[in-house]
Amino acid sequence: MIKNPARYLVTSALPYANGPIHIGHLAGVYIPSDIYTRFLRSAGREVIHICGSDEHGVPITLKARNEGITPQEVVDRYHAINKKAFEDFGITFDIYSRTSSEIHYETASEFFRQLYDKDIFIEKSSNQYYDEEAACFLADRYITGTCPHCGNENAYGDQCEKCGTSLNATDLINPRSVISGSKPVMKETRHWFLPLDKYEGWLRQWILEDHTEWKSNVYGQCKSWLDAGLQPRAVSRDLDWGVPVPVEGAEGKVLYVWFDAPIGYISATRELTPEWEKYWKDPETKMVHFIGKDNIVFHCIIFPTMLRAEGSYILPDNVPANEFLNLENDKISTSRNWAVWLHEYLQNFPGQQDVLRYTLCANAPEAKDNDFTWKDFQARNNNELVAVLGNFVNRALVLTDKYFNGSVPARGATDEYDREVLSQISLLKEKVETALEGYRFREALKEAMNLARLGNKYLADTEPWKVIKNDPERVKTILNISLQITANLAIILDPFLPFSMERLREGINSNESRWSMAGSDSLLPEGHSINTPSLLFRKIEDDEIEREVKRLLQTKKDNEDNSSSASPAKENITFDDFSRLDIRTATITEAVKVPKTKKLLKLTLDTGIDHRTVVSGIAEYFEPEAIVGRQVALVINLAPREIKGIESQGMILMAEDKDGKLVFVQPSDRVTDGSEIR
RNA sequence: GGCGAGAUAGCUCAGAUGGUUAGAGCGCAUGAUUCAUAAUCAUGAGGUCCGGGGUUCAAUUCCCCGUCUCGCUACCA
Repeated sequence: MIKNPARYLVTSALPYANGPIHIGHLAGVYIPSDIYTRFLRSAGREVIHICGSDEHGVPITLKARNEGITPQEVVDRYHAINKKAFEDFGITFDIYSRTSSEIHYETASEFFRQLYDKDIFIEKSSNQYYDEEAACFLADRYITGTCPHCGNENAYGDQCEKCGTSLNATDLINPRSVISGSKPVMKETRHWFLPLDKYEGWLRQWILEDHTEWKSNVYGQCKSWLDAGLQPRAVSRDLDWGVPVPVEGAEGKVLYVWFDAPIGYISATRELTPEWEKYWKDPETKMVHFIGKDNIVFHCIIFPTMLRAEGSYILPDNVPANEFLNLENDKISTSRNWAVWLHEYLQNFPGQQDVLRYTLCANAPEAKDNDFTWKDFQARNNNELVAVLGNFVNRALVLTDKYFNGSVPARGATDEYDREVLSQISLLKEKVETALEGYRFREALKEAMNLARLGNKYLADTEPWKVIKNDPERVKTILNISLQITANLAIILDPFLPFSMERLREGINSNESRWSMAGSDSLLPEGHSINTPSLLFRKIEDDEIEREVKRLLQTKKDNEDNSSSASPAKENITFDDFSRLDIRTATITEAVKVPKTKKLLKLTLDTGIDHRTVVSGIAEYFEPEAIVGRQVALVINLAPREIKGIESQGMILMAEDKDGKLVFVQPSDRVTDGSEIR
């Protein structure tokens, strides 16, 4: 861990430009990184905060294809939306760049070239599907065909969306190119690989020995990867959307998105400043990557290996990855529209960015997945922001307004309690600071709020509204101290609640937000005039929350309706095709779990003809004991297949709903085993 | 199945290197108060620290075995 770095380089995960940003992104990555950088800036440290859109990769090309537009149009759209969303929420990047920019192409090419020239990569050839009409290699996603498992004729080369099986393109029966519809042919293609395995020893030392201070989820995940052993990883693919591989004879190949994306941090820095190298190459720079847990392996293992292989770059000092945020007890999902989108939030709660910032920080998934509920959001706002913070500030200002015409009264003689309270200010400041430096943002926010609690308590204890009647001099001191607390809040809470604290500073007529000034007991001089107070936060009423909850319930309902819409019918077959299938009733006589699997049961069935063994992927839904004796429908003339070393002789018919839940298809009355089903 | 992370008051979470009555915020109850957005302040109730073993004079904290949740991974004819 670097002590007293000369400067900081803070990066926030590049959001993938195929969708808008939601509260999960904000809570996991951008709120913490923004608080961190705002704090560093306020503390006068040299810091830059880098982010941008990650715009390459297959999903974007598919989205473009589906919508009949170009990939560039897709990324232009989301780049604009997300850039604005970040600005609206006060996420202060020094630059929000994008990986489709010219400077990124240049940077990524150079980086690749450096490693290439140093002979870091392994070159390997393999056979892949090639579309002769379109004259290009086909990524797995660009091939459809019949799923060898479920017979779905529109399975993708990487996965069958019907049965959920992950596939290799070569598994597909009757493969077709998505681009031209033609039948692809196998053709040799060459790719470059980053030999991660060669860096294993170095990585073990660097992470497991030198960075034991990393968060347990991060450290554990890295250890898991390292213990499992690393494999060389392809850095190029056959695709036309991305950074071309800058090597002769590599036409039609681009850098794999995982290789190209983190370099986006570097190119964005280059775009920002000609002095980019001092941020990336001076060991006095402290680099910190803010990411979500899905990105740990890239930022802790792969990117550092790239940087190390190149040789002239520094490595991250820490990678404070957060866990995931759930929404109302359910996983956030873009495709299921189960999310609170940033632009929607601002429509419903205009001007209330800080409320969301506060809630998401106070409830950030730092150590484990966490749940966002609207009810909690309302409670945090009403019971904490309004009742504790807004209320204290308002009390201090209103009293000053009322008793001293809005002019900061002189602080006279202080008693022991006054001095105790004043000393608490700098104590709390230090606690906030320590927590922030350790990436403990929830704790930092809590301590910062304790300053407002201190203020409330101070007022309750000193009761200036009573004292004013017979000792106005004493009230001057009390309010002076209350106002010093207020002015300190405007600094200490600024990284967390920038919009509100800006307004608070307007209220107290101050523009002091330097962290070094926090802790001072004399931020506001005697006679300094403050403005007529306005409220910092407003209560959020039940009906506003109900509105949001209703919207989510509607989403849930819509999803159910959608899921009830059945998938389209397959192509017609002849009666002969059908009669080739031999489906019979059969009774399960034995059922045991296949060892070392999660889904597989080994079943023995009485088919009326014989007793046979079938392996079936239903263990997640059925206990072995519970299904013995059950009569089922069985395809008995399916070619046998070995699964986990067991020969499976047939297939039990199951109905599967959209969520993957399985139920048996069985005769409504018991019939003789071996009865034909047709 | 393997690996990683987590399981602590009604809710959301803290609990270095094991040590007297296990903490905080919110919620709840009671009292005080009225400057303040019915806000604040004080006090209190509430916990077999997931279960079971073990090490130890002593375990929420260490070890082993389970259970459940989340992620990665294998498997789903």
